[in-house]
Amino acid sequence: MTAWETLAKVMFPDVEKTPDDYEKQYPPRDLPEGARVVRIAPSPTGFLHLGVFFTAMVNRLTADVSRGVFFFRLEDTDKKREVEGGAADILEGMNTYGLSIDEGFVAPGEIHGEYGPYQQSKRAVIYHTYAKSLVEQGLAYPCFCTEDARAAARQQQEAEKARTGYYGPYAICRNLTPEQAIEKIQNGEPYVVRLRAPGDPERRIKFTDLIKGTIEMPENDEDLVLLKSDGIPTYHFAHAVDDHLMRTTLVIRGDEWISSVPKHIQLFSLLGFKAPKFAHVSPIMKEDNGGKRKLSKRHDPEAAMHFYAEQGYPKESVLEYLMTIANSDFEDWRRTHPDDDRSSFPFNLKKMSVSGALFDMNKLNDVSKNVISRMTAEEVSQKVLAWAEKYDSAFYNLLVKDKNFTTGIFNIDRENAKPRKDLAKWSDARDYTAYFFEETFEPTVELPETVSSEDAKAIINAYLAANVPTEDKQVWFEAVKALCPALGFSPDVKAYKQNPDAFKGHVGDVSTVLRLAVTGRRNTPDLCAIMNLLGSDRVKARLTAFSDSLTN
RNA sequence: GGCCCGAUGGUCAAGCGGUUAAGACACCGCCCUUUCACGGCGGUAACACGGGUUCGAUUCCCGUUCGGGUCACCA
Repeated sequence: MTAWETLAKVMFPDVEKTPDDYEKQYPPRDLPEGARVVRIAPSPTGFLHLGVFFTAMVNRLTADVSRGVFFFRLEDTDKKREVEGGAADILEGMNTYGLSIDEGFVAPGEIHGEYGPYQQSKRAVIYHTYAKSLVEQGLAYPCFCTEDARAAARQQQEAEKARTGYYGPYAICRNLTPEQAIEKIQNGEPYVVRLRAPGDPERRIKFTDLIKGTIEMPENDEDLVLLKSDGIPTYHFAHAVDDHLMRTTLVIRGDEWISSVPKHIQLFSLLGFKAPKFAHVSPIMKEDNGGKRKLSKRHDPEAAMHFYAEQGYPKESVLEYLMTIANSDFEDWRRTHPDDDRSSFPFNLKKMSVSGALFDMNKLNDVSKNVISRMTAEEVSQKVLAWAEKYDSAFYNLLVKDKNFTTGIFNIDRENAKPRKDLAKWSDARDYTAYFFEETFEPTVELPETVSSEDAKAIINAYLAANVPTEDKQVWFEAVKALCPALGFSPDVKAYKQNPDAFKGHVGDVSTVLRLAVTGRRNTPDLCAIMNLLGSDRVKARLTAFSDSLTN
């Protein structure tokens, strides 16, 4: 037994298996040619972040176009930052947005697959087995430097204008003999396990990123920490072991990882693993007075997937918008395939942007208006109701009193060939529907400048007297026109424009007075339909009230 | 500061040695129109800068500037 093997035994007395055992336990997957095995591996440190969701979506898409596998692994190795219920929130978010997961955690508390455990906190023995093997080969060693010592060393490096890190002459514990190390361990000194990095920073490593292209970086010579003093692995080590054993073929992750790739490739190689391919996704940015920065979990509400649900953006809208960020030609494709399922879009990693896109709320709204405009009144009504029930109970109580009435509101101008697009999110419906309910109707007494109070009263009286039916828009409007001559208004706008002096105004002014009286607004969808929905009693009451208020 | 990556209108972006430099969002105008919306038509607005290479650079190379990422016992 070599000295290193002895040291390994002292460090990992409980490890019984060998890497070979795990190789056999998790054999290569039997997948068709070209199928990619991808994964999302979030840490449960809070609510589901837009960036994580976006990356997950890109993974899903990549698995789909290659007919591969997309799995979910929980990276719960940082107990300090872990948030209660974080994992469930992430999974629930994925589920509600219809992002299906093939393997690993597929829903809160639901785990499938043969390559588990899919939770790093349950894989300690596996990591230790590989760490032990590294120590046996002299490729890893225990490091007894304290955090204070490390901080002091870093300060000194900074003062010397040297590169910071644990490497070369700064890697003190690297020179400990196995015997010295054993002695310290037996004295109860705490330690971490570090990689004996063989890299030469003068040499360069080249790799191809599926999104960013060919990248060249110095080799890694930093003796990075593999196992923390509590025996839990760092991201780097867990990533190499897990993605190898889970047979990941393509790692798609945020591009904050790109500078660690030399470390990762080195680790894969030292462990005797074939490195996966990499694709680094650019972050979604936000404008911050003049500058750009990553969407921040702490400062930007729109960074949380919850935000979109609270605002009432349909899931479809968020998904469609994210697709345009992923592959910008998605918009063109959507225009030519308005009814196709998103999954038939030819997604390609190569079409992804190399630099981060600014989140564009205008664009989201536009996308969402289009999404909603394609829905039926039934659908809109049901979704607004569901949203209000959760986020606005006062509004919900109004809507739920008469669901047919509510659906009727959203049906106005919706069955046209050119449906309205005034709703971008369900919370917009609050204002959009306000004048349909007595509780939220806000009367106005402001007339257009061109119409006098007397004329307005005359218009309302004439309309009331005529008892105009509201079932048919054409009939209704003809009847309103017929009122015009006696009131001194032109029934025809063109005739009025040709000879404005001959009239007090035109039919548009007449309908504006009626619109104001009935809705309190100058801009509304089809007035006839509104009146029809409101019913003649309420219309009469509002007209009369409006007329009365004009006397004062 | 070291190491990486990037730079086309306000935003997202096509482009890949020769183009009137697409398109979408936003904005503005006109048309349609009982208002609004929808729709149609049109408009404002861009290749960061300096050197090369080339007959010719937005496109290729170098530098500068600017922006972003990263340099933990966090992921």
